[in-house]
Amino acid sequence: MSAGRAFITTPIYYVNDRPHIGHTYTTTLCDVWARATRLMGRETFFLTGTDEHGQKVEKSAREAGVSPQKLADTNAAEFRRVMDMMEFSHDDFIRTTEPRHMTQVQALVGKLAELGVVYLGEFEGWYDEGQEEYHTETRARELDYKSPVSGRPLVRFKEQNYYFRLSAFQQRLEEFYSRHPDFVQPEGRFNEVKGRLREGLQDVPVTRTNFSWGIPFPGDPKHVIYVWIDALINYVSALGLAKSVNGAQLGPGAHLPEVQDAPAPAAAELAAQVQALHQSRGVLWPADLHVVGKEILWFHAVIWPAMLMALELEPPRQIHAHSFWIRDGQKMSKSMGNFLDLAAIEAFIARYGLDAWRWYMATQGPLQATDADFRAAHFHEVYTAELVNLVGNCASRVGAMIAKYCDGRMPADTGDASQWVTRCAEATAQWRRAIEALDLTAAARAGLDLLRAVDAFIHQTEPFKLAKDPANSPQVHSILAQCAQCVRVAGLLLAPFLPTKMDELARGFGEATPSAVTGRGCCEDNFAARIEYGRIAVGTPIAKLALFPRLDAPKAA
RNA sequence: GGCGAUGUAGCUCAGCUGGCUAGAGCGAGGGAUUCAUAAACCCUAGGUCGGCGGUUCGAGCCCGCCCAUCGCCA
Repeated sequence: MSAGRAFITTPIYYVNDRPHIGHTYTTTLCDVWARATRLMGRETFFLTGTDEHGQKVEKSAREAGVSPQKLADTNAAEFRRVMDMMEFSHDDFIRTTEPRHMTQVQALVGKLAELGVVYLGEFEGWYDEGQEEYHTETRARELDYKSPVSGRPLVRFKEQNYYFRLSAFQQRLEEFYSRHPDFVQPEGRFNEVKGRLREGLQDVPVTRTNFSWGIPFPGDPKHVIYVWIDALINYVSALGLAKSVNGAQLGPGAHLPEVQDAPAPAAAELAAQVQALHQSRGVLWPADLHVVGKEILWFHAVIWPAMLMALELEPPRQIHAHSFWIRDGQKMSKSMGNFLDLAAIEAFIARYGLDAWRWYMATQGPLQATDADFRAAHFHEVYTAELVNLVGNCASRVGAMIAKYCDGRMPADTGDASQWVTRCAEATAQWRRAIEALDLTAAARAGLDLLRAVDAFIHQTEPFKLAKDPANSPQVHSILAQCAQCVRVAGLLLAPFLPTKMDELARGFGEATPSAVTGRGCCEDNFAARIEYGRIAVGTPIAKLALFPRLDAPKAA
């Protein structure tokens, strides 16, 4: 990880889908990383948004009897609502139907055409309408000419399309990969990509002509830019990066008159808007991290870097491809009716709280190469074992003893706290390394282990027994002071996961200001000092908190 | 079909280049205790380390075959 400003992205979500656990999972991972990175003092830009073009959207809109733009507006608003409900700290929400995005897509694709990296060619093959994916003749035969997902027949196509000369980038990609051994995480996924790369690359179509809901190809508007290319560009269009590409010409930034609902902004206004984005955000490129699901790794790890190389922009620093949630041991699917949809998610949040939901997502999810099982009983166990019994209880017992033996005020430590100074510094170092590697489970563990150490310390020193003799008062005070200092530090480490509850803890343990990590667009200006052991001043009121209520186990399914 | 993984206590997984009676967390059962949200703490798992065969003084860890599950295949 580099110093300076940080940039993390989710994929942009396809508006033809309803929001579900997959969307909230990916976004939660990014949100935890963004909050932790802000806490560490890096100004962090966290981008998410919606992908709104393509045949599927056009078709759904037709069926619903509305314009594609109207459908996109409605569904994008739903995604935004969910993002707000989840209290994500994203700094921008980009939509691919926004003129600021479209004009840059046209500029960049136009530049690729000018460079000859995008060319007009004949396409012959098979198309999966459900997935909006093309298959070669060979592949189609393997699939028995049926969609591997929906099982519906593939559609034969022969048409003129614009192609991206992906085949020309094989060697550059291989070199890039060898120079960046951590480019794709987890490692197993990178190996899959490399293996596939060795089999050779074929050029990929970047336009379609059999529908119109997309961004017109510059100079040849009967072609519409393929939705994947359109979508990938969001990562740089949000930064106004078309301005950085020499010779890229901003396009009209709107749909052609026959499909457009709203008048396009004046060209000058659009140019100014892009210029402003470029000025404030241009330096954010390359992104530190694109977090994606494993199903779209190829686009991010191969096609996207190749496009960027063609434009002489740097590839992102890292792609992290997580796996999927399954439910009760079974794949989630619409046909099974076991999808964890928004209603189910809201039910968990209503019962356990938003922080607990985030905790389960971030610490128990399929961040590595294997899928993770979502079970209500497991959720409850994790909630009880980690949040109620450990985090909540530890804060509670320390607060209670300070209330009882120290009049609710931070006692003086006349003992030797050096072991805790070291312990806290180690926990912080461990946490930092884990966050930087997006190992959220390990980052959380760093905070939890510190609290476990506090519990063990209380067990070992028995301040509640010592307190029976007033002569032991200095010793009791020292023990409790040390506990409180550690609890505060652990709370900060856990804050990116549990922003609301840890804010409550921080304020209960003497932090004057709410935690910076809860806000977007800002960052902690002195992390080293803030995370240091011993920041609670003697005499500070310490609260006895009940952070996570104990709940009855859910009825067995 | 091609390439690559995985299969260890009820669950999730550690087990480095083969070597003492195979481990952790969670769950479950029991105990003791009270500062605390009946929490923290202590004790309790006799699990054919997927199966079979082989190499070795010795294999969960090496080799072969088989079974099962999974990932990637523009």
